[in-house]
Amino acid sequence: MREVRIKDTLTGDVVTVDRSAEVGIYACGPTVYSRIHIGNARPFVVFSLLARFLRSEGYRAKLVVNVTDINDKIYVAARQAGEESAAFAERMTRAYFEDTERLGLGRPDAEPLATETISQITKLISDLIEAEHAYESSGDIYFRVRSFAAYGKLSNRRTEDMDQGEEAGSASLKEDSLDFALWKAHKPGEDTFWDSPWGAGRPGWHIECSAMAEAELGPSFAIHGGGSDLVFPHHENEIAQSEAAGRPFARAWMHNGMVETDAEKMSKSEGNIFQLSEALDQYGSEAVVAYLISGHYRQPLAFGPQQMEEAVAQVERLRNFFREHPVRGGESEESPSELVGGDSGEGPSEQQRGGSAGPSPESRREAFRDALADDFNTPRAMAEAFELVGDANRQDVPGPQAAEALAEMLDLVGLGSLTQPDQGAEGDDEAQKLLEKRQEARAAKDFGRADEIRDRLEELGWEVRDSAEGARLVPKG
RNA sequence: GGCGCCCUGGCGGAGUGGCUACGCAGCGGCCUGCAAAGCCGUUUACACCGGUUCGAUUCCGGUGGGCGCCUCCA
Repeated sequence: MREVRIKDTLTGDVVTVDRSAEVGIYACGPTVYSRIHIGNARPFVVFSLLARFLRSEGYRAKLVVNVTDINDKIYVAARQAGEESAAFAERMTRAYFEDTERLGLGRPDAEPLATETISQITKLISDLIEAEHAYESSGDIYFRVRSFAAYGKLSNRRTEDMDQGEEAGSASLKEDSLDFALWKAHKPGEDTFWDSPWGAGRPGWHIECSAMAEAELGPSFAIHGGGSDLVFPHHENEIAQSEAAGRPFARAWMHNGMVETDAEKMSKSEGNIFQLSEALDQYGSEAVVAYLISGHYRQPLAFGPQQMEEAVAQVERLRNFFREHPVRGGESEESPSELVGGDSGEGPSEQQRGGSAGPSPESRREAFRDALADDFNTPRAMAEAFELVGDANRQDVPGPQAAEALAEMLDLVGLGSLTQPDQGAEGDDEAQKLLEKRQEARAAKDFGRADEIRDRLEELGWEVRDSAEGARLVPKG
């Protein structure tokens, strides 16, 4: 039952999460005009894990991650794909669900679609018009920015300083160049649109989040999250729309840093993207998650093959630990790791080995949770996890206790699957037989034969690891 | 130009006014029939210049460099 603190972008202060009420978290999800990339996955992972951690500390958390499936770019991309925009958006939304599902973190509690929130959107716009914070102009509806005195408070800008760079010559429908669209009148060629009190059209970019957040979490909620590139104008405009309509909005803001390649933000427009699905194929879900939590969420995170391979190596180190110290988990009740040959039954048992030269596994686990409670410091938390692995590997602490503590830690950050490595390793009868034969050859000091068998096993995809207690098969990475 | 962030060892990446982050990679060693796994050791890390301080990588000021947003963007 820790006090969880986060840094609030709005005030710049570290604030305590209120545990007396439901912790509503709204995180901006993707605009589905293409498959998502690694950078898009960062907020999904960060906020999913934050909600998981809060729950484990006794908070009631509700995580909402929306899908923006109405957008100019969707029309364009659909046209290029030769598809109707609604069908295209649906296809991309499905792909987004599939891609994020593979991360193995479960689903957010709610995943609203903009297209399913139209009535709440038009209601909100009507209220803004009534309050004279918005106006109609040739079928478009605009938000009257200067009518909302607090405009700029999130991104720390003053309306006086804002760039007035409206394209000269274009006859604007706006009263003021700072104003932004809440509703856009239907244009020829746009094949998805809705009826509204102001005629056919579609919502502008920011309004859907104001509407979805309120629909799922009510008018005032604990945390609004998203990428740091959304601070302005997207989140600033969300605040304006909701608060001008008399609805209190998010009480705190969290922004994750960008994933970058060569010190440049990964973005679809830069063309330096690496798709999430590709990363999952190539490196596995655990490595992708491990990578995304390898840096503090607020900082930028370097991306590249080397970083991903490091994540693979980290994850392998954790798996190796659980190969030596199996824990029960999930539905599997049998021992997940089986040794062949060796002096089984002899030698010190897990419980007997291990002194107490280092901090206890329990204190490591507490330090891990402390790090997460301190503005969700995942890298500091993971350092504790690796310290514990080291403690246990050199037998400074009892293995079973370490395994239990480490399993809890990894579960918290979505890496629980590492505690059950090599599922089905015993299912390969041919490999098991070969392994026994090799052990016989080794016992007879026929190392030529033993190595032949090892090569054969390698061809079958198995790596042989010998130890004093026997030999083990591990899937080749 | 405005607002904000950053500059840590070969790489990634935490953190702190004085005590080994952690991971990866390299090198040497231990263990092993060999290997893998694991363990041990290892390459004077905190951009630069001032200031505060008994002491600064950590606080303050300046210089240089990089990034994000100000237009679509997680």
